[in-house]
Amino acid sequence: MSLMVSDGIDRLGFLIHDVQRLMRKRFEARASGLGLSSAQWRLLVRVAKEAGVAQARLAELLEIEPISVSRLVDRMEEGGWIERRQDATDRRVRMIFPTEKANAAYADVKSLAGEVYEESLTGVSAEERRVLIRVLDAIVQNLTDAETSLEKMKNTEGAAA
Amino acid sequence: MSLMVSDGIDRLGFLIHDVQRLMRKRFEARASGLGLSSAQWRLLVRVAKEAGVAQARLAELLEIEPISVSRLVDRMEEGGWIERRQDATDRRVRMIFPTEKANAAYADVKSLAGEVYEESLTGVSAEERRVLIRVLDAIVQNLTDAETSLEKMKNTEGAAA
DNA sequence: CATATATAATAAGCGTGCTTACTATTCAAG
DNA sequence: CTTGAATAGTAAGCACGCTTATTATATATG
Repeated sequence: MSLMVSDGIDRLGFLIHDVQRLMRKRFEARASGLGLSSAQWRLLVRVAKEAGVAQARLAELLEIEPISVSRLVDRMEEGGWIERRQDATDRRVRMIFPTEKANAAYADVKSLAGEVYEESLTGVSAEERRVLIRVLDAIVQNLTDAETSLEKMKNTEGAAA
Repeated sequence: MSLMVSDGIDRLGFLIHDVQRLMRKRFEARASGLGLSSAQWRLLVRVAKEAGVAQARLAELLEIEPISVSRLVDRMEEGGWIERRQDATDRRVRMIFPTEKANAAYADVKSLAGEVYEESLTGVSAEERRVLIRVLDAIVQNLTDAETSLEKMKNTEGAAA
């Protein structure tokens, strides 16, 4: 056991952090001409797939807090990427729509993201890529399950009896 | 080609982002009792290995900007984790030392990080773990090389002739 | 020595996440 | 209908990253 000095797992957190930062920087360097940050791009992908989505639903989808969506949407509205509209039946709700500018940029930025992924994975085999995606999905599952387990117990307590 | 709908690579950026965020949240939830954030923990690891390191060197090691180190060190000094000392021979330099409090917490937080990694990798085989680390290292290489290539050219231009 | 350049650290201000607290609105219960 | 809880969105203020600019010090060059 003590001989298993360096399987590298002890660097997992640092590695993930570095990869995330480098990929974000690379993406933003390429997309900077457009004025879209990676956070804004993530939101735009959701809105493109589900035009008219409410901010609260966006917060769920993006797994960030509603207040973070609120300010992100502020800046994206200023940037002309999205549009807030009132919901006719619930005046609390702001529905989010992509603008023409956003729709026009969508394909471009998507292929740009693909380029960053390919650049990242230079020299990585198809099999290794499959393992990578599978393991990252597993990590998300593991951490999401455990994170929400207490909350789920609270929400369903007494209801399952 | 058009049948290769879902190898998942198109989600790579989103996946990495999610994994980084979830692991950081999990770590900080566990370490919150100590008052150490994950950024502070990263810095502390470096300082523990290299007591007396200058801030500028820390910025290189952590691959963040000197100003980011400056403010991180501000908060960590307030928190009693590290100490700034003058360099006797160069009055521009601030040498960073871990405090006793930091040394005492080091082993605890290290094993805590290990727990988060194991939790993340539940159900992931040893072989998959090896591939994961290998591929993440490769991505860092790919993006670091390309990122600095222009800079390197600039720094060495005319010197290699 | 004097001047120019380079380096170490910091200041100011921004983006994106957070927590906590608030307003406006809707819905459920009496 | 009225009261109270839940929900949608926002405000304020913090952490941590960034860019750009400034100060202090060191070093190289005329």
